[in-house]
Amino acid sequence: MSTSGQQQFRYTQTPSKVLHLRNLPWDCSDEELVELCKPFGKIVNTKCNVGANRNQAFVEFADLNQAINMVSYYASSSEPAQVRGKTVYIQYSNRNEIVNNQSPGDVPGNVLLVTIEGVEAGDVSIDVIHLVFSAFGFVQKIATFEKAAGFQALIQFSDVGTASAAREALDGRSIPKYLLPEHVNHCHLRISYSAHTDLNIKFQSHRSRDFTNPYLPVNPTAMEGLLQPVVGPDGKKKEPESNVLFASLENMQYAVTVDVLHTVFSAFGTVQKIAIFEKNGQTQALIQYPDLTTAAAAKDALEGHCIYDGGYCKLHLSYSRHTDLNVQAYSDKSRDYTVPESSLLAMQQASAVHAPPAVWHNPQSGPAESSAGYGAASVPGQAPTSHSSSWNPNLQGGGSTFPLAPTRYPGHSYAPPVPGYATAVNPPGSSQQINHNATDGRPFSVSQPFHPSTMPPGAVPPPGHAPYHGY
DNA sequence: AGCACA
Repeated sequence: MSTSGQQQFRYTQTPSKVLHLRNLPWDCSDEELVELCKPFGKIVNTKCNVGANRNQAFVEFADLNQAINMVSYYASSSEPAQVRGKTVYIQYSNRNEIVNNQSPGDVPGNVLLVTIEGVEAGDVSIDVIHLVFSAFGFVQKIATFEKAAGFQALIQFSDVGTASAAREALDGRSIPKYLLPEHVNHCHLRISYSAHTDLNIKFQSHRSRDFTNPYLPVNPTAMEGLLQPVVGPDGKKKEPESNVLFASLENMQYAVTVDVLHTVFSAFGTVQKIAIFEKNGQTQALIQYPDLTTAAAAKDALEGHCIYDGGYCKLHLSYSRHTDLNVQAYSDKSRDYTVPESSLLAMQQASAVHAPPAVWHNPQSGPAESSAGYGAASVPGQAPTSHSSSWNPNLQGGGSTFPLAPTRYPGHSYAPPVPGYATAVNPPGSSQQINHNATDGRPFSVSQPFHPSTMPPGAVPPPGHAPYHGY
Protein backbone atom coordinates (compact mmCIF):
# COMPACT_ATOMS: atom_id res chain seq x y z
CA MET A 1 0.00 0.00 0.00
CA SER A 2 2.86 2.35 0.66
CA THR A 3 4.02 2.27 -2.94
CA SER A 4 0.69 2.38 -4.70
CA GLY A 5 0.61 6.14 -4.96
CA GLN A 6 4.03 6.31 -6.53
CA GLN A 7 4.01 3.28 -8.72
CA GLN A 8 2.68 5.11 -11.72
CA PHE A 9 5.82 7.24 -11.87
CA ARG A 10 8.21 4.31 -11.92
CA TYR A 11 9.64 2.44 -14.81
CA THR A 12 8.82 -0.80 -13.10
CA GLN A 13 5.14 -0.73 -13.94
CA THR A 14 3.67 -4.07 -14.66
CA PRO A 15 3.17 -4.59 -18.37
CA SER A 16 -0.29 -3.99 -19.76
CA LYS A 17 -1.73 -4.39 -23.21
CA VAL A 18 -2.81 -0.76 -22.81
CA LEU A 19 -0.10 1.80 -23.47
CA HIS A 20 -0.12 5.35 -22.25
CA LEU A 21 1.28 7.83 -24.80
CA ARG A 22 2.34 11.38 -23.99
CA ASN A 23 3.48 14.47 -25.81
CA LEU A 24 1.23 13.92 -28.75
CA PRO A 25 -0.17 16.72 -30.90
CA TRP A 26 -3.28 18.10 -29.20
CA ASP A 27 -5.32 17.16 -32.24
CA CYS A 28 -3.83 13.73 -32.74
CA SER A 29 -6.25 11.39 -34.41
CA ASP A 30 -7.01 7.75 -33.80
CA GLU A 31 -5.61 7.02 -37.24
CA GLU A 32 -2.26 8.52 -36.34
CA LEU A 33 -2.13 6.42 -33.20
CA VAL A 34 -2.88 3.31 -35.18
CA GLU A 35 -0.19 4.19 -37.73
CA LEU A 36 2.35 4.48 -34.98
CA CYS A 37 1.42 1.34 -33.11
CA LYS A 38 0.18 -1.16 -35.64
CA PRO A 39 3.66 -2.43 -36.63
CA PHE A 40 3.73 -4.11 -33.22
CA GLY A 41 0.38 -5.79 -33.18
CA LYS A 42 -3.35 -5.48 -33.49
CA ILE A 43 -4.93 -2.40 -31.96
CA VAL A 44 -8.36 -3.11 -30.57
CA ASN A 45 -9.11 0.26 -29.04
CA THR A 46 -7.78 3.78 -28.79
CA LYS A 47 -8.48 6.91 -26.88
CA CYS A 48 -6.83 10.09 -27.99
CA ASN A 49 -6.92 13.76 -27.02
CA VAL A 50 -6.84 12.84 -23.38
CA GLY A 51 -5.96 15.15 -20.53
CA ALA A 52 -6.24 18.87 -20.02
CA ASN A 53 -3.89 19.51 -22.93
CA ARG A 54 -5.42 16.77 -25.05
CA ASN A 55 -1.90 15.56 -25.76
CA GLN A 56 -2.10 12.13 -24.23
CA ALA A 57 -3.60 8.95 -25.51
CA PHE A 58 -4.17 5.31 -24.80
CA VAL A 59 -3.76 2.44 -27.18
CA GLU A 60 -4.94 -1.06 -26.43
CA PHE A 61 -3.38 -4.05 -28.16
CA ALA A 62 -5.15 -7.31 -28.63
CA ASP A 63 -2.31 -9.09 -26.88
CA LEU A 64 -0.02 -8.21 -24.03
CA ASN A 65 3.06 -9.36 -25.97
CA GLN A 66 2.34 -6.84 -28.68
CA ALA A 67 2.39 -4.02 -26.17
CA ILE A 68 5.60 -5.39 -24.69
CA ASN A 69 7.08 -5.48 -28.20
CA MET A 70 6.39 -1.82 -28.72
CA VAL A 71 7.69 -0.67 -25.35
CA SER A 72 10.80 -2.84 -25.71
CA TYR A 73 11.46 -1.61 -29.22
CA TYR A 74 11.39 2.08 -28.37
CA ALA A 75 13.26 1.49 -25.09
CA SER A 76 16.29 0.43 -27.09
CA SER A 77 15.72 2.30 -30.34
CA SER A 78 17.87 5.14 -31.44
CA GLU A 79 14.86 6.68 -33.15
CA PRO A 80 12.16 7.71 -30.71
CA ALA A 81 8.52 7.15 -31.46
CA GLN A 82 7.18 10.18 -33.24
CA VAL A 83 3.93 11.68 -34.40
CA ARG A 84 4.30 14.66 -36.73
CA GLY A 85 7.89 15.03 -35.64
CA LYS A 86 7.08 15.14 -31.94
CA THR A 87 8.67 12.56 -29.73
CA VAL A 88 6.07 10.38 -28.16
CA TYR A 89 6.73 8.89 -24.73
CA ILE A 90 5.37 5.44 -24.26
CA GLN A 91 4.64 3.55 -21.06
CA TYR A 92 2.44 0.75 -19.91
CA SER A 93 -0.85 2.10 -18.69
CA ASN A 94 -1.81 1.35 -15.15
CA ARG A 95 -5.09 -0.01 -16.46
CA ASN A 96 -5.55 -3.22 -18.28
CA GLU A 97 -8.09 -2.07 -20.82
CA ILE A 98 -9.47 1.11 -22.26
CA VAL A 99 -12.62 1.32 -20.29
CA ASN A 100 -14.57 3.98 -22.05
CA ASN A 101 -13.96 5.15 -25.53
CA GLN A 102 -17.51 6.40 -25.88
CA SER A 103 -18.97 9.81 -26.20
CA PRO A 104 -21.82 10.51 -23.78
CA GLY A 105 -24.43 9.73 -26.38
CA ASP A 106 -22.99 6.25 -26.74
CA VAL A 107 -23.28 5.40 -23.08
CA PRO A 108 -26.23 3.04 -23.06
CA GLY A 109 -29.31 3.99 -21.12
CA ASN A 110 -33.01 3.29 -21.19
CA VAL A 111 -33.84 6.65 -22.74
CA LEU A 112 -33.09 7.37 -26.36
CA LEU A 113 -32.52 10.78 -27.85
CA VAL A 114 -33.94 10.62 -31.34
CA THR A 115 -33.34 13.34 -33.88
CA ILE A 116 -35.76 13.15 -36.74
CA GLU A 117 -34.11 14.78 -39.70
CA GLY A 118 -35.87 16.38 -42.58
CA VAL A 119 -39.19 17.00 -40.90
CA GLU A 120 -40.94 19.70 -39.00
CA ALA A 121 -42.49 19.00 -35.65
CA GLY A 122 -45.94 18.77 -37.11
CA ASP A 123 -45.01 16.08 -39.59
CA VAL A 124 -44.41 13.28 -37.16
CA SER A 125 -46.94 12.74 -34.43
CA ILE A 126 -46.17 11.19 -31.11
CA ASP A 127 -48.42 8.35 -32.15
CA VAL A 128 -46.24 7.59 -35.13
CA ILE A 129 -43.13 7.72 -32.98
CA HIS A 130 -44.84 5.51 -30.46
CA LEU A 131 -45.83 3.04 -33.12
CA VAL A 132 -42.33 2.85 -34.54
CA PHE A 133 -40.56 2.41 -31.23
CA SER A 134 -43.15 0.14 -29.69
CA ALA A 135 -41.91 -2.55 -32.03
CA PHE A 136 -39.08 -3.11 -29.59
CA GLY A 137 -40.95 -3.08 -26.33
CA PHE A 138 -43.14 -1.05 -24.09
CA VAL A 139 -42.53 2.65 -24.58
CA GLN A 140 -43.06 4.29 -21.22
CA LYS A 141 -42.81 7.94 -22.08
CA ILE A 142 -42.19 10.23 -25.01
CA ALA A 143 -41.27 13.88 -24.97
CA THR A 144 -40.76 15.81 -28.18
CA PHE A 145 -39.22 19.20 -28.72
CA GLU A 146 -37.61 21.34 -31.36
CA LYS A 147 -34.00 22.31 -31.03
CA ALA A 148 -31.40 23.67 -33.37
CA ALA A 149 -30.60 20.09 -34.27
CA GLY A 150 -34.15 19.68 -35.52
CA PHE A 151 -37.16 17.82 -34.31
CA GLN A 152 -36.17 15.60 -31.43
CA ALA A 153 -37.81 13.09 -29.19
CA LEU A 154 -36.79 11.49 -25.94
CA ILE A 155 -38.12 7.97 -25.81
CA GLN A 156 -38.11 6.13 -22.54
CA PHE A 157 -38.05 2.37 -22.40
CA SER A 158 -38.18 0.36 -19.22
CA ASP A 159 -34.70 -1.03 -19.67
CA VAL A 160 -31.41 -0.53 -21.44
CA GLY A 161 -31.70 -3.73 -23.45
CA THR A 162 -34.88 -2.65 -25.15
CA ALA A 163 -33.56 0.82 -25.78
CA SER A 164 -30.37 -0.45 -27.33
CA ALA A 165 -32.28 -2.91 -29.50
CA ALA A 166 -34.33 -0.01 -30.80
CA ARG A 167 -31.22 2.06 -31.37
CA GLU A 168 -29.44 -0.74 -33.16
CA ALA A 169 -32.36 -1.34 -35.46
CA LEU A 170 -33.41 2.23 -36.15
CA ASP A 171 -30.34 4.46 -36.06
CA GLY A 172 -29.81 5.88 -39.52
CA ARG A 173 -33.02 4.34 -40.85
CA SER A 174 -36.14 6.14 -41.93
CA ILE A 175 -39.66 6.14 -40.70
CA PRO A 176 -41.73 4.34 -43.34
CA LYS A 177 -43.23 6.76 -45.81
CA TYR A 178 -46.74 5.53 -45.28
CA LEU A 179 -46.61 6.82 -41.73
CA LEU A 180 -45.66 10.32 -42.83
CA PRO A 181 -47.38 13.16 -44.65
CA GLU A 182 -46.92 13.05 -48.38
CA HIS A 183 -44.68 16.08 -48.59
CA VAL A 184 -42.04 14.47 -46.41
CA ASN A 185 -39.40 12.90 -48.62
CA HIS A 186 -36.73 11.81 -46.25
CA CYS A 187 -36.90 11.29 -42.55
CA HIS A 188 -33.74 9.82 -41.10
CA LEU A 189 -33.51 8.92 -37.48
CA ARG A 190 -30.33 9.75 -35.57
CA ILE A 191 -30.39 7.97 -32.30
CA SER A 192 -28.14 8.32 -29.31
CA TYR A 193 -28.62 7.62 -25.67
CA SER A 194 -29.87 10.26 -23.36
CA ALA A 195 -28.43 10.64 -19.90
CA HIS A 196 -31.98 10.67 -18.57
CA THR A 197 -33.37 7.60 -16.91
CA ASP A 198 -36.86 8.81 -16.11
CA LEU A 199 -38.57 11.58 -18.01
CA ASN A 200 -40.74 13.96 -16.09
CA ILE A 201 -43.88 14.22 -18.17
CA LYS A 202 -46.23 16.75 -16.66
CA PHE A 203 -49.12 16.51 -19.08
CA GLN A 204 -50.46 14.40 -21.85
CA SER A 205 -50.25 16.59 -24.89
CA HIS A 206 -49.32 16.62 -28.53
CA ARG A 207 -45.70 17.09 -27.44
CA SER A 208 -45.39 14.63 -24.61
CA ARG A 209 -46.99 11.45 -23.44
CA ASP A 210 -46.73 9.22 -20.42
CA PHE A 211 -48.01 5.78 -21.34
CA THR A 212 -47.57 4.53 -17.80
CA ASN A 213 -50.03 7.04 -16.42
CA PRO A 214 -53.27 7.33 -18.35
CA TYR A 215 -54.71 9.59 -15.67
CA LEU A 216 -52.16 12.30 -16.16
CA PRO A 217 -54.00 15.54 -16.83
CA VAL A 218 -54.14 16.94 -20.30
CA ASN A 219 -52.39 20.23 -20.59
CA PRO A 220 -54.92 22.75 -21.85
CA THR A 221 -52.29 25.17 -23.12
CA ALA A 222 -50.51 22.40 -24.96
CA MET A 223 -53.70 21.74 -26.82
CA GLU A 224 -54.23 25.29 -27.95
CA GLY A 225 -52.17 25.02 -31.06
CA LEU A 226 -54.29 22.14 -32.16
CA LEU A 227 -57.57 23.86 -31.51
CA GLN A 228 -56.94 26.25 -34.36
CA PRO A 229 -58.78 25.51 -37.56
CA VAL A 230 -56.83 22.91 -39.41
CA VAL A 231 -56.15 22.96 -43.09
CA GLY A 232 -55.86 19.55 -44.62
CA PRO A 233 -53.16 18.46 -47.04
CA ASP A 234 -55.59 19.14 -49.85
CA GLY A 235 -55.95 22.73 -48.72
CA LYS A 236 -59.55 22.30 -47.64
CA LYS A 237 -60.61 23.52 -44.26
CA LYS A 238 -61.65 20.70 -41.99
CA GLU A 239 -64.55 20.86 -39.58
CA PRO A 240 -63.73 22.09 -36.10
CA GLU A 241 -61.78 19.35 -34.43
CA SER A 242 -62.23 17.99 -30.99
CA ASN A 243 -60.66 15.40 -28.78
CA VAL A 244 -64.12 13.90 -28.46
CA LEU A 245 -65.56 11.87 -31.29
CA PHE A 246 -69.24 11.60 -31.98
CA ALA A 247 -70.17 8.22 -33.38
CA SER A 248 -73.46 7.20 -34.85
CA LEU A 249 -73.92 3.52 -35.47
CA GLU A 250 -75.84 2.07 -38.38
CA ASN A 251 -77.22 -1.40 -38.83
CA MET A 252 -77.05 -2.46 -35.22
CA GLN A 253 -77.30 -6.19 -35.72
CA TYR A 254 -75.23 -6.80 -32.62
CA ALA A 255 -75.05 -5.07 -29.32
CA VAL A 256 -72.22 -2.62 -29.13
CA THR A 257 -71.08 -2.35 -25.58
CA VAL A 258 -68.85 0.15 -23.92
CA ASP A 259 -66.15 -2.47 -23.95
CA VAL A 260 -66.40 -3.09 -27.64
CA LEU A 261 -66.04 0.60 -28.33
CA HIS A 262 -63.19 0.80 -25.89
CA THR A 263 -61.39 -2.02 -27.64
CA VAL A 264 -61.90 -0.54 -31.07
CA PHE A 265 -61.00 3.02 -30.19
CA SER A 266 -58.11 2.16 -27.90
CA ALA A 267 -56.17 1.14 -30.96
CA PHE A 268 -55.33 4.79 -31.47
CA GLY A 269 -54.54 5.94 -28.00
CA THR A 270 -55.84 6.25 -24.52
CA VAL A 271 -59.60 6.37 -24.40
CA GLN A 272 -60.61 8.52 -21.47
CA LYS A 273 -64.39 8.29 -21.47
CA ILE A 274 -67.17 6.64 -23.39
CA ALA A 275 -70.88 7.25 -23.38
CA ILE A 276 -73.50 5.37 -25.38
CA PHE A 277 -77.04 6.60 -25.88
CA GLU A 278 -80.02 6.21 -28.15
CA LYS A 279 -81.50 9.04 -30.15
CA ASN A 280 -84.44 8.63 -32.51
CA GLY A 281 -83.89 4.93 -32.51
CA GLN A 282 -80.26 5.31 -33.47
CA THR A 283 -77.36 4.27 -31.36
CA GLN A 284 -74.88 7.01 -30.79
CA ALA A 285 -71.74 7.29 -28.74
CA LEU A 286 -69.20 9.79 -27.59
CA ILE A 287 -65.58 8.73 -27.28
CA GLN A 288 -63.16 11.00 -25.50
CA TYR A 289 -59.43 11.00 -26.12
CA PRO A 290 -56.87 13.09 -24.33
CA ASP A 291 -55.97 14.97 -27.46
CA LEU A 292 -57.07 15.97 -30.91
CA THR A 293 -54.32 14.12 -32.66
CA THR A 294 -55.46 10.79 -31.34
CA ALA A 295 -59.09 11.57 -32.03
CA ALA A 296 -58.24 12.60 -35.57
CA ALA A 297 -56.26 9.45 -36.17
CA ALA A 298 -59.13 7.33 -34.91
CA LYS A 299 -61.68 9.26 -36.93
CA ASP A 300 -59.69 8.97 -40.13
CA ALA A 301 -59.06 5.29 -39.70
CA LEU A 302 -62.49 4.21 -38.58
CA GLU A 303 -64.89 6.50 -40.40
CA GLY A 304 -67.36 4.56 -42.48
CA HIS A 305 -66.20 1.18 -41.31
CA CYS A 306 -67.97 -1.59 -39.56
CA ILE A 307 -67.22 -2.95 -36.18
CA TYR A 308 -68.41 -6.33 -37.31
CA ASP A 309 -68.06 -8.04 -40.62
CA GLY A 310 -71.02 -8.05 -42.92
CA GLY A 311 -71.80 -4.37 -42.70
CA TYR A 312 -73.01 -4.51 -39.12
CA CYS A 313 -72.57 -1.65 -36.71
CA LYS A 314 -71.22 0.75 -39.27
CA LEU A 315 -69.48 3.74 -37.74
CA HIS A 316 -70.02 7.33 -38.79
CA LEU A 317 -67.66 9.62 -37.01
CA SER A 318 -67.53 13.33 -36.56
CA TYR A 319 -66.08 15.64 -33.98
CA SER A 320 -68.21 16.34 -30.98
CA ARG A 321 -68.74 19.82 -29.63
CA HIS A 322 -67.77 18.45 -26.25
CA THR A 323 -64.23 18.46 -25.01
CA ASP A 324 -64.77 16.82 -21.65
CA LEU A 325 -67.58 14.36 -21.07
CA ASN A 326 -69.41 14.16 -17.79
CA VAL A 327 -70.27 10.50 -17.53
CA GLN A 328 -70.97 7.92 -14.91
CA ALA A 329 -67.69 6.23 -14.14
CA TYR A 330 -68.98 2.70 -14.48
CA SER A 331 -72.36 2.02 -15.92
CA ASP A 332 -73.98 -0.05 -18.59
CA LYS A 333 -73.78 2.79 -21.09
CA SER A 334 -70.79 4.78 -19.99
CA ARG A 335 -67.33 4.48 -18.62
CA ASP A 336 -64.81 6.92 -17.23
CA TYR A 337 -61.35 5.43 -17.51
CA THR A 338 -59.81 8.43 -15.82
CA VAL A 339 -61.30 7.81 -12.40
CA PRO A 340 -58.69 6.85 -9.83
CA GLU A 341 -57.35 3.39 -10.10
CA SER A 342 -58.41 2.51 -6.57
CA SER A 343 -62.03 3.28 -7.34
CA LEU A 344 -61.90 1.23 -10.49
CA LEU A 345 -60.36 -1.68 -8.71
CA ALA A 346 -62.93 -1.44 -5.99
CA MET A 347 -65.72 -1.45 -8.51
CA GLN A 348 -64.12 -4.27 -10.37
CA GLN A 349 -63.81 -6.33 -7.23
CA ALA A 350 -67.36 -5.55 -6.25
CA SER A 351 -68.66 -6.68 -9.58
CA ALA A 352 -66.56 -9.81 -9.42
CA VAL A 353 -68.01 -10.75 -6.08
CA HIS A 354 -71.64 -9.84 -6.53
CA ALA A 355 -72.26 -10.39 -10.19
CA PRO A 356 -70.68 -12.09 -13.13
CA PRO A 357 -68.20 -9.65 -14.63
CA ALA A 358 -70.10 -9.76 -17.84
CA VAL A 359 -68.63 -6.62 -19.21
CA TRP A 360 -65.09 -7.97 -19.20
CA HIS A 361 -65.71 -11.59 -20.05
CA ASN A 362 -68.93 -11.74 -21.91
CA PRO A 363 -69.46 -15.23 -23.23
CA GLN A 364 -72.87 -14.67 -24.76
CA SER A 365 -72.36 -11.61 -26.80
CA GLY A 366 -69.75 -13.09 -29.06
CA PRO A 367 -68.80 -9.93 -30.84
CA ALA A 368 -68.64 -8.14 -27.56
CA GLU A 369 -65.79 -10.32 -26.43
CA SER A 370 -63.73 -7.58 -24.98
CA SER A 371 -60.38 -9.15 -25.47
CA ALA A 372 -60.87 -9.84 -29.14
CA GLY A 373 -59.23 -6.67 -30.25
CA TYR A 374 -56.10 -7.31 -28.30
CA GLY A 375 -55.31 -10.34 -30.32
CA ALA A 376 -55.62 -8.23 -33.35
CA ALA A 377 -53.01 -5.62 -32.80
CA SER A 378 -50.83 -5.77 -35.81
CA VAL A 379 -48.93 -3.69 -38.21
CA PRO A 380 -51.05 -2.74 -41.19
CA GLY A 381 -51.63 -5.56 -43.55
CA GLN A 382 -50.35 -3.56 -46.49
CA ALA A 383 -46.97 -3.46 -44.88
CA PRO A 384 -45.08 -6.22 -46.67
CA THR A 385 -45.49 -4.67 -50.06
CA SER A 386 -45.30 -1.05 -49.15
CA HIS A 387 -41.73 -0.96 -47.90
CA SER A 388 -39.43 -3.70 -49.00
CA SER A 389 -36.34 -2.20 -47.44
CA SER A 390 -38.03 -2.22 -44.14
CA TRP A 391 -36.19 -1.87 -40.90
CA ASN A 392 -39.15 -2.85 -38.87
CA PRO A 393 -38.78 -6.34 -37.51
CA ASN A 394 -42.54 -6.65 -37.59
CA LEU A 395 -42.69 -6.02 -41.24
CA GLN A 396 -39.96 -8.27 -42.42
CA GLY A 397 -40.29 -11.64 -44.01
CA GLY A 398 -43.74 -10.81 -45.22
CA GLY A 399 -45.09 -11.25 -41.74
CA SER A 400 -47.11 -8.42 -40.44
CA THR A 401 -47.98 -9.62 -37.02
CA PHE A 402 -47.16 -7.20 -34.32
CA PRO A 403 -44.80 -8.95 -31.93
CA LEU A 404 -46.57 -7.67 -28.89
CA ALA A 405 -49.85 -9.17 -29.89
CA PRO A 406 -50.83 -11.73 -27.33
CA THR A 407 -51.71 -15.23 -28.32
CA ARG A 408 -53.38 -16.37 -25.18
CA TYR A 409 -55.72 -15.07 -22.58
CA PRO A 410 -55.27 -16.61 -19.20
CA GLY A 411 -58.59 -17.37 -17.63
CA HIS A 412 -60.36 -18.17 -20.82
CA SER A 413 -59.27 -19.50 -24.11
CA TYR A 414 -59.26 -17.23 -27.06
CA ALA A 415 -61.64 -17.93 -29.85
CA PRO A 416 -62.25 -15.68 -32.80
CA PRO A 417 -65.29 -13.62 -32.07
CA VAL A 418 -68.47 -14.31 -33.93
CA PRO A 419 -68.83 -12.80 -36.44
CA GLY A 420 -65.45 -11.38 -35.69
CA TYR A 421 -63.66 -8.16 -36.21
CA ALA A 422 -63.02 -8.11 -39.88
CA THR A 423 -62.52 -4.47 -40.47
CA ALA A 424 -59.03 -3.71 -41.55
CA VAL A 425 -58.01 -0.29 -40.41
CA ASN A 426 -55.57 1.77 -42.36
CA PRO A 427 -52.47 3.35 -40.93
CA PRO A 428 -52.70 6.99 -40.09
CA GLY A 429 -52.13 9.11 -43.12
CA SER A 430 -53.04 6.36 -45.49
CA SER A 431 -55.60 7.12 -48.05
CA GLN A 432 -56.16 3.55 -49.05
CA GLN A 433 -59.51 1.98 -48.71
CA ILE A 434 -60.24 -0.37 -45.96
CA ASN A 435 -60.93 -3.94 -46.75
CA HIS A 436 -64.56 -4.56 -46.07
CA ASN A 437 -64.51 -8.02 -47.42
CA ALA A 438 -62.34 -9.88 -45.01
CA THR A 439 -64.33 -12.91 -44.12
CA ASP A 440 -61.75 -15.10 -42.53
CA GLY A 441 -63.02 -14.23 -39.12
CA ARG A 442 -59.68 -12.95 -37.98
CA PRO A 443 -59.68 -10.03 -35.67
CA PHE A 444 -59.26 -6.77 -37.43
CA SER A 445 -55.93 -5.16 -37.92
CA VAL A 446 -55.22 -1.90 -36.29
CA SER A 447 -52.73 0.71 -37.22
CA GLN A 448 -51.41 1.20 -33.75
CA PRO A 449 -50.21 -1.24 -31.18
CA PHE A 450 -52.55 -1.38 -28.29
CA HIS A 451 -51.49 0.88 -25.54
CA PRO A 452 -51.29 -1.01 -22.31
CA SER A 453 -52.60 2.07 -20.62
CA THR A 454 -55.87 1.67 -22.40
CA MET A 455 -56.63 -1.83 -21.31
CA PRO A 456 -59.74 -2.34 -19.29
CA PRO A 457 -59.27 -3.49 -15.74
CA GLY A 458 -58.99 -7.21 -15.70
CA ALA A 459 -57.63 -7.43 -19.18
CA VAL A 460 -54.39 -9.18 -19.79
CA PRO A 461 -51.56 -7.03 -21.01
CA PRO A 462 -49.73 -8.14 -24.12
CA PRO A 463 -46.44 -9.87 -23.40
CA GLY A 464 -43.77 -7.36 -22.76
CA HIS A 465 -46.25 -4.79 -21.64
CA ALA A 466 -46.49 -3.89 -18.06
CA PRO A 467 -50.02 -3.52 -16.84
CA TYR A 468 -50.71 0.02 -15.84
CA HIS A 469 -52.01 -1.04 -12.50
CA GLY A 470 -49.23 -0.57 -10.10
CA TYR A 471 -47.85 2.61 -11.59
C1' DA B 1 6.06 14.70 -20.09
C1' DG B 2 3.56 11.27 -15.84
C1' DC B 3 -2.99 7.97 -16.67
C1' DA B 4 -9.03 9.03 -19.32
C1' DC B 5 -14.17 8.33 -18.47
C1' DA B 6 -18.92 8.60 -15.55
